[in-house]
Amino acid sequence: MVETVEEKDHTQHPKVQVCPECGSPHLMRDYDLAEIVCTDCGIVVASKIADRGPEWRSFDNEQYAKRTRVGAPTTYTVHDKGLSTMIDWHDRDIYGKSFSPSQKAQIYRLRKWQRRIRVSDATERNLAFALAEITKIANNINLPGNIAETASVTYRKAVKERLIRGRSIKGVTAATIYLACRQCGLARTLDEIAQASSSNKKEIGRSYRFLIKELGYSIPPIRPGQYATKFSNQLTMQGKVEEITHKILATAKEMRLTAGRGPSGIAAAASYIASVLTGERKTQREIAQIAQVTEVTIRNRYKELVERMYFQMSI
DNA sequence: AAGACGAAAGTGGTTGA
DNA sequence: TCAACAACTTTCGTCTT
Repeated sequence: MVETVEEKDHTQHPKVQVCPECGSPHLMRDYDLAEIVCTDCGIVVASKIADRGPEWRSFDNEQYAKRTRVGAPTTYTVHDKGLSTMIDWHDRDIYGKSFSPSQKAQIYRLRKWQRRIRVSDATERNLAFALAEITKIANNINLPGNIAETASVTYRKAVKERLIRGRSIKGVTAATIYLACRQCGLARTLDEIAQASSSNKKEIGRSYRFLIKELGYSIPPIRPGQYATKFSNQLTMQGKVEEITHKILATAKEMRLTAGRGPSGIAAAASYIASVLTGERKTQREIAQIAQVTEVTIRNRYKELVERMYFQMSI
């Protein structure tokens, strides 16, 4: 008997936790003791944690297929978190034998009721519709899966607090998506969300502000750097340009040139400067189009930045 | 000729009484 | 509810490369 040591996959945990005592990110999960321990200061961050991995081991694909007995992971984007039972449409038992007519009739009735129970009351129907909508919008503009998850969680909260009444479901779903983007530091404008959904900007904005107020969220304004990354990607500029852009932005922030100015305008100006400095020149118009600001704004920011940062420009 | 510059008037949203 | 306000946009004529 050969003992095989299996590595537990700790990368499955998406949240990066830090030690509440010393702030160190070096946390170790000890599944034998069911504890999370900080390797820097030794404090036990959490105890009695649940190991979400399987308790069995497999040595090849066939064994894995045999031993595994769960489906997809639970998700917040489906109204019942993907946990409901489905009765399949084959009129056969587990051995593949066909049912008798009376059994068939019974299964048909069961199936019917299963469907009805699954999306039972008005709240559930609301959720089912809204979460489908969230997924749709997120897919429309290629947002990562965690945005849809975050938005879904927010929507569930909103339903629980009875905040949806009197508001359109579509508007609120779009607002939760926008909120999720802001929470995750993804630079997406209301315009982009509005285009991907079927509600207008005004409505989404109203719902967004309402949600923030009622759910007690505090969302920091988007930093210019977040825009800069997006612009660089859309302009297909080299990494070097983006790097310089961020340097410019960092200096600008230190010199308090960013206060009171629209972050997208500043990011656009910084991108422009960086493109000029590296020789990979883009026109103001190109950047203005992508940044959704006018050339004039880019010029104004650009002027301010260059005037004040004249001495730092020897990059 | 394309792009950059800048003045002046216009626009939409926030703030505070 | 409304006016004041700052940031930003639109427009357009002029300058630069």
